[in-house]
Amino acid sequence: MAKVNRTRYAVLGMLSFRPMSGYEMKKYIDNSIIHFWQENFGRIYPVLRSLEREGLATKQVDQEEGRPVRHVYSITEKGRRELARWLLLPAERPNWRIELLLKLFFGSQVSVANMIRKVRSEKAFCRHTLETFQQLEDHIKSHESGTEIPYGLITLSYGQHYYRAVEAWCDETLERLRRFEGEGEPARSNGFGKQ
Amino acid sequence: MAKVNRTRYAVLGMLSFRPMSGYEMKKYIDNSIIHFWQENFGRIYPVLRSLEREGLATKQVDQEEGRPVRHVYSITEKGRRELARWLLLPAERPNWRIELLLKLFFGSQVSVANMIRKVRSEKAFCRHTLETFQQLEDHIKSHESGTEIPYGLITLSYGQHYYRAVEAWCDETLERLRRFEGEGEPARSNGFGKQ
DNA sequence: GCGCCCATGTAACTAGTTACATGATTCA
DNA sequence: TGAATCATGTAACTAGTTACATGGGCGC
Repeated sequence: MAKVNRTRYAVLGMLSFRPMSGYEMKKYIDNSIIHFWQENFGRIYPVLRSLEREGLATKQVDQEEGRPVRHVYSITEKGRRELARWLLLPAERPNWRIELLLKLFFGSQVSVANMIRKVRSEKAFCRHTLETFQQLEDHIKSHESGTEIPYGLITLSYGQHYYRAVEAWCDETLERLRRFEGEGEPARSNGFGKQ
Repeated sequence: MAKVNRTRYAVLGMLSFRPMSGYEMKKYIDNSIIHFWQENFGRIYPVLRSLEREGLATKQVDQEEGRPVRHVYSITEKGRRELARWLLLPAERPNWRIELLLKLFFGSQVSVANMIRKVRSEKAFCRHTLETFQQLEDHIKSHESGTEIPYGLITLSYGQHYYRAVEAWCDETLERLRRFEGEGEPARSNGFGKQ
């Protein structure tokens, strides 16, 4: 199965909302979808160029008095069709690589206190993230019209469900680990038998 | 910040349980941590070699009558120290790239029926995954001794919390989307104002 | 004879990150 | 004067995936 360049579609999607420059787009992304999608300049700029080359976007150079030159890109009809085509394809599921869980899985190699510390730190991160989500929610709600489909709230809600679940898991895990607190000697089994 | 080669530690961690070959390790991984960590042969074999070169593992060639040759690797004391050193470092948080959410975020470019289909499919996937998790849970519980720290159950529980949360989010989202069912004309706003 | 499982590996590729280079303006 | 922000870009790198190559044994 041919791998698709997803940055391409992330960028195209952003342009479907309104024309913007690469720099603006990075900020837009960091304020909206950052909790499930990241992009960096090293990819945004080359992708914008290639979209232009392929006729999926057009570029206007915007020189304002005493400001750096901005390259503002707009999506074309062809670009919109290409975006829609991709949207209809089934979404590929990500391959998770969750380092915290990998470390926990091998946790018996070190003392339980170390693992407790990691889970506590994860819980703090969840709490912090949920707070910023609350602000994002307020922001979106103050901007939405009520007649549109609230896709921004929908994707945000995923994050809220996710971090609430991780927080609950942290509590459960801390409870479990505390029963073994103080045990010094690392064991070497894990509940999985011969594979 | 220097990037660490995480496959290296995944492999080292697996060897910390018992000596095994690359082929066995792949199966072990696919039966235990696959829901949060994947590895493929293209990385396992080269890493095993480099671990041996660096003295973190040793290799024995195992030739059984009428069977293919197996290269069985064992972790060394140096390897165990290197694993422990890594375990104590803070876990790096993954950069999520969840394509389903990216497509939903741009959902207003196509009809709502398409997005409903995607969310339904996600829900089915959650249900299916939770069922296989149940089997895994039974398997682990039948193998664990009760005196060890249940790290296998702990990492599994993360997955269970996660997929239950996503399932709930699917229900909530379907509810939301159904209110807009039948609306044909794609809109072009998303609840995010000027950034 | 065919397909599947065992078993080890390499090569080619795509994706993604980070560091660097440049230079102007604004604000403390 | 120095830091932060605006703004665009490239080069070098690491990570990760997929396809391919090889070959024996086993069951249908």
